[in-house]
Amino acid sequence: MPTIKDVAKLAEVSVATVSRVMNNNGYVNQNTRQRVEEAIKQLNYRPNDVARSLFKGKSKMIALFVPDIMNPFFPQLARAVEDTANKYGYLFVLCNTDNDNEKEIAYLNALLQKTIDGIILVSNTIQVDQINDINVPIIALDRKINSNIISVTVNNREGASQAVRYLKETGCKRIAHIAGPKDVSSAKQRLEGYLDEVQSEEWFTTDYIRYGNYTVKEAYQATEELLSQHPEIDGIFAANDLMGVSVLKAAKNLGFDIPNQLSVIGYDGMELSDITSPTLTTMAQPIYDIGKRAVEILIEKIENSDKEVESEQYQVQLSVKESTHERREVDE
Amino acid sequence: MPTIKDVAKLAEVSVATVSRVMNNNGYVNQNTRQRVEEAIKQLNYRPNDVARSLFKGKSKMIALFVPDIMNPFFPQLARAVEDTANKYGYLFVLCNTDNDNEKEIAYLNALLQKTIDGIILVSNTIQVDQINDINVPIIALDRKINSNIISVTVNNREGASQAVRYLKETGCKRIAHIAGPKDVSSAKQRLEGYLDEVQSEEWFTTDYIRYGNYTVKEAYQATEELLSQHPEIDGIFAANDLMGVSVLKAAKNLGFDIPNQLSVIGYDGMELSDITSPTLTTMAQPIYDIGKRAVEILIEKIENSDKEVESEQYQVQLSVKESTHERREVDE
DNA sequence: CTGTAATATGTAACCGGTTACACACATAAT
DNA sequence: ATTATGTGTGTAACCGGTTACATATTACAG
Repeated sequence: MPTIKDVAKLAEVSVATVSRVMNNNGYVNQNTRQRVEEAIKQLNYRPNDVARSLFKGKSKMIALFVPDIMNPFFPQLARAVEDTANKYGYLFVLCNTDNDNEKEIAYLNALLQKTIDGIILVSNTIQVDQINDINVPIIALDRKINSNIISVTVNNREGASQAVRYLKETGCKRIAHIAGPKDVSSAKQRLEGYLDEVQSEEWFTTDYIRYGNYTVKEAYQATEELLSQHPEIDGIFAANDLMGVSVLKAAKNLGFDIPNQLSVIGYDGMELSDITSPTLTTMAQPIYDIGKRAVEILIEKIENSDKEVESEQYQVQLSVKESTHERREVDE
Repeated sequence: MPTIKDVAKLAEVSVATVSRVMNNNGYVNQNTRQRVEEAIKQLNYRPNDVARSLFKGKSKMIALFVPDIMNPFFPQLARAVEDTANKYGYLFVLCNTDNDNEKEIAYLNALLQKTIDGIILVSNTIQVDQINDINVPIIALDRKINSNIISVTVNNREGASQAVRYLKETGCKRIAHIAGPKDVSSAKQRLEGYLDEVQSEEWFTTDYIRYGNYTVKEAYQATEELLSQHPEIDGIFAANDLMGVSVLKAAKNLGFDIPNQLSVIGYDGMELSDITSPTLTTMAQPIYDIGKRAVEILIEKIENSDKEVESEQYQVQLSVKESTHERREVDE
């Protein structure tokens, strides 16, 4: 690998001049510039980013913490972050934390040693005091951490309410909820949104709430139990698509006819919801958009640290597919 | 952030001694070592990896190139690579290439400027001469690039043959294939494996081969056309699970009874194959294992560049689920 | 008691860039 | 003619580590 010295020698100038040419910085004579550019081309020279980083104290790298990229919600988010980071000249580092605080801290330290420029966190396990004293910009994505940490999220509560309202509109009279983990804010908010719509209904009972913990397996079991004990249920709102798919499957295996006898709606708007049969009606989150936006805000903070940026919240959108429909025939 | 100088000052030694303590390198008096360690602790000092990298010419980072992390095959692979990289003290960089050679080259250059220590490529678009002169260890994963580049793959051809043999064993008499892209080696090999088993059958016609290009949508269409034109087909081997799921869906929509009338087998062994109904029988690849192994080999090459390492090939394993079964009643 | 090896530590060069500063020269303003 | 300003370039310090080399002291063998 040629260094800046090699270029300087070939172009018969000092390294400072080469640096000026590369960075379009300070005065350089037109002839000199040409000589340097030719030398750069001739040697196929590329500046060493490590040396640059050392001097600047910036690495042009940002990291994304996610619980587990194998959860199909995160690839899209990761993709958005990577694309956007690249667009601004940043390298993207993916960190799977498994919701394990120790792993988070280990990553945090490793990244700080590499002078990472900024971090995007999808976390419900990080402690506020663990990131408060860090002088690297941090943004919470998908899940809020606390009010001091800027976040980009979607309005889960409202989205959940919308989902339940839609089920009502299509004629559902007994709507249950397969909830996510109790310690994940998005899951809590979706549960709240559900409750907002059903709590005052005379048919409502807390027994209509079952925990699937955002997993395929647990949601399947939860649904089996729910529907065996409550065959009167005619609508289920699953807190994410992964569980929605399980609901579909469990219900079908119990002989329920979807959507004629039972409507199912998920949450997230993942591709997954298109490959089942029937396809799964869902509340689509602007996943790519929030990932992209988080990076934009983060980079704004990185490159313009005095500028005050603010948290943003996005809306979900109803995406009607085959697992729900207008059910005129059930009119009581 | 404290530097090595701050530690040296506090411990009343030179920076060289601090460095020796940190790296367990050279002679250090027991008392001195203690003083230094206390100073490190007191200042919560962490060495700057950038400075280290600059001197050593190594970054302790490895990259993984994949076409698109949103394709559900890759998260597991990425996870394996990340876990294993971490285990050996390397940071993991994920690069989505979209099978776009320009993106690959752009990433390659960016990474070389960051003195990346090694690269794992899942690619069918990279040109051999584009990586031949690079003096950074490179390993091909999942797809071979050429015989000079060490690779970790699975035996796709044999796995495909096994899949077709299994369909035969369960009684299928007319077996079709939904193939992957013509320019992807794994897809080509799976097609070959299919042909190995059916080419000499008197019922075989090339019209039983349709291209789904590893995508949900195209596989759906291909299956619809195939089954409409050839209702006699009683077994379909899809070149990956993503397409297998589409086959399932298209066949069901056409009124085929699976598995009684039509058996379907996929390839990959993704979680996806468990959430459909019926669940999808598949040839499970040791995805995590090959990802892990690729990193191990790569790191061996990085840390011990003279050692000769060799390509490795793994076997797939039949994972029987609900989309196939012994069909005694169809005995002719 | 002397020579050699092991222990202990500091100084400074080095990795490959960036940039403050000095200096030279040309041009424009007074 | 003198001074201020703009242009062009090189020298060297700096970023924060690592390590070759020099030097000093101690331990031990002959």
